[in-house]
Amino acid sequence: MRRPATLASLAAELGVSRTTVSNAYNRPDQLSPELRRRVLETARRLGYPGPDPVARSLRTRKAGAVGLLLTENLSYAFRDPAALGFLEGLAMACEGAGQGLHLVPVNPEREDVAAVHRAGVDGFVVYSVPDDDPHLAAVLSRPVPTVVCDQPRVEGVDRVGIDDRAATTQLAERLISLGHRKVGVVCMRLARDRNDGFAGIERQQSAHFHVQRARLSALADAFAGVGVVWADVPVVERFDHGSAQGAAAAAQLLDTDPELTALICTSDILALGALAEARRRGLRVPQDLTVTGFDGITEAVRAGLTTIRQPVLDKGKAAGKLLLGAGEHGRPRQIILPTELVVGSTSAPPRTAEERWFGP
Amino acid sequence: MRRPATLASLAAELGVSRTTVSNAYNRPDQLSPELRRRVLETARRLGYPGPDPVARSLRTRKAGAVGLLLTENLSYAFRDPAALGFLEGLAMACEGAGQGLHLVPVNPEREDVAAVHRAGVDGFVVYSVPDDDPHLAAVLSRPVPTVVCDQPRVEGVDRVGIDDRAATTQLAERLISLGHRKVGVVCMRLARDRNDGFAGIERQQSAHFHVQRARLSALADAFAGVGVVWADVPVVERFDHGSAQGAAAAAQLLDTDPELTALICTSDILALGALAEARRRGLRVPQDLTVTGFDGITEAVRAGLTTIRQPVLDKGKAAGKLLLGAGEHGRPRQIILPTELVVGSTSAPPRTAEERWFGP
DNA sequence: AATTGGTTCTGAAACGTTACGGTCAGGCAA
DNA sequence: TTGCCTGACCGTAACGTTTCAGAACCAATT
Repeated sequence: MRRPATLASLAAELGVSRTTVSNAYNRPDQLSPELRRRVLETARRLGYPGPDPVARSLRTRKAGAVGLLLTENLSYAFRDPAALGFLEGLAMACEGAGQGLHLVPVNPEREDVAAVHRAGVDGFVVYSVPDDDPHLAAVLSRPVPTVVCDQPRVEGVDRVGIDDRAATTQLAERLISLGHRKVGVVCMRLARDRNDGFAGIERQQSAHFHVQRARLSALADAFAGVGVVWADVPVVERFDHGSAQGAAAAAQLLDTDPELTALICTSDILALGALAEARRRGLRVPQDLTVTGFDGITEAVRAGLTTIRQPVLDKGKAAGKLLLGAGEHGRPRQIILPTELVVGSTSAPPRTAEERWFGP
Repeated sequence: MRRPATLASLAAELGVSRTTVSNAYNRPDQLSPELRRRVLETARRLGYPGPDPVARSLRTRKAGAVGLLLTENLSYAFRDPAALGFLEGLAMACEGAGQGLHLVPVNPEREDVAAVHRAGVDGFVVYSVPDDDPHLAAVLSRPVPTVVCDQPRVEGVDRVGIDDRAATTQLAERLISLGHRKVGVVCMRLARDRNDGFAGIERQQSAHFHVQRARLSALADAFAGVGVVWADVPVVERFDHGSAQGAAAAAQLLDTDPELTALICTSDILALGALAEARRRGLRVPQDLTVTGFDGITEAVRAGLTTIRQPVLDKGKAAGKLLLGAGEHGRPRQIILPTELVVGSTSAPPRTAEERWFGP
């Protein structure tokens, strides 16, 4: 008896059918308590650990798990509060449904899609991935339901997100009404290739991260509406996402154009870095410089940042619910969650030219 | 052709053996480029999504994923920076090895162990689970390697952790040398049953969370060494882990015994709450009250907390490495990572009685 | 002509389970 | 007695893949 015990060997030992042993574990009402007791006892004696989960999955066509794809370096997901909130919400939804959450390993460097094909899951959630990512393509090629959150834009796939354009427009209008006309933008990566520096209009418009694209284009339209030539507005991109990057990007903007009165950042993390850089330069916020963010993470709100709050936890929950409640529901569904402008203490009217020279 | 295509149907369509189709995907060098091209093309035409991951797992006896068990409410893992650091480290290790990370869904209320049996994984990491948890028992009953981190104490199982006793002793000696003799303790949950309040010696010693047990007993021994009767030292326990709980526990201690000169908390999160409570009461830290933590999370270190720093990220990495590099290595291995006493600005000698009455 | 060596492909045997459609004995009412 | 129902169990057929030992073929060497 070297080989590990299986359901079949257990059945043989007991002189019953495999079905009966299976029932002992899965449908106790299908056999007499006495026999069930004997089965379980013999199992213990033979060291049978219970039905093999993989074999069960093969037969039932259910893996009991949801795959999560995020192409970013994993550190990103665990360090960015917004991503973390999403992850938590998704995890809660899975937990509530008794489903596991399978984090798909992705090596951002190599385009190795094998892990996507190897994942034994009943569906995928895709978050923060560029439209043209090969991993995304691999997910879509798998015959399981998929829900996309925020980032990848995919025709005909269930989706949860926010209205980035409307939210950004609201923020832009706020700044415009305050009187800002000379603004600079700090944004996250726009495509899969690294570009730490200025991003021209061309690049902005062809961004493969459509959330960034939507926010930039909303800004462009809003400011164009008051006569600002968007092509002249400096937009700085950072590939990695952290406050250090935000600070560096802010420095780059302020070095290039000291006349800027507002720095619009497409995430709170970047904005917090920009705030730090302003402080380092002795610029008072908001008197000398207005800074805004996006996301509404706790740390930023606590710091008084003017930003857009989005319900990250709910996004995760909604994604989970959409995926797990995926019956036959005709056309793809879409859930757009509400956002809210949070006016903090980092935005104010720009100083006039006089004030710039002679103090407040 | 209603049924979805399988490897077999594809082989039949092509008039080749299943082996050949399998090789087309897994061992391209085993067949001519021309045939491979034909296989892949036909696959595309028939909508064959590539080898089924579950069937493959059944055959190869490899799931390509590591299970992570934490019995706590999932929010805990995503909100506690220490747990998060561990999670990140583990995720990095998995990612590096191309393994998925399967978060096992656990309903802390119901003792439903089924999810553990259903998880298709090659091994388990168990973190922050009481010794007597049924989920832990379920994991151990599965015939896969297991690594335990910190929390559960299990004979004969690979383990990574820190020397809680030594670290706590170091901290205690620091407080003792500063002159503290009237101390109170705030600790995390000691067992599976909820007890938000004082924990007597009995309960301390029989704690099912051995990390807490070790820290408490180290404190007891150290203070006993200078004549403090540990039975008289108030120890307050909190089931949930958050700074609000830390604050409430601190309040409970200070209400009961205003003479206390130091609050020793077994986690930074609790300590941050204790600091907030002290502030609320107008107690100056460290002049009026010394507060210490444990973990060395960024937020606490930034706040100047005196604490023990432990390498949470490395713990996760080590757990992953141990599990994934699990060959035949005789007896169970153990990795004990180093800790470091971080002396911050929240600890100082206690005020003398005179100072208490007449000010510094 | 026989041998060797290499490539390319095949057939059959697992891998361990659950779903489905039964059988069979016993009880119960008509 | 007959017919019907119910509880308890069984046999077979998947589920879709990989693995392993070889067969068939061809070219190059002895």
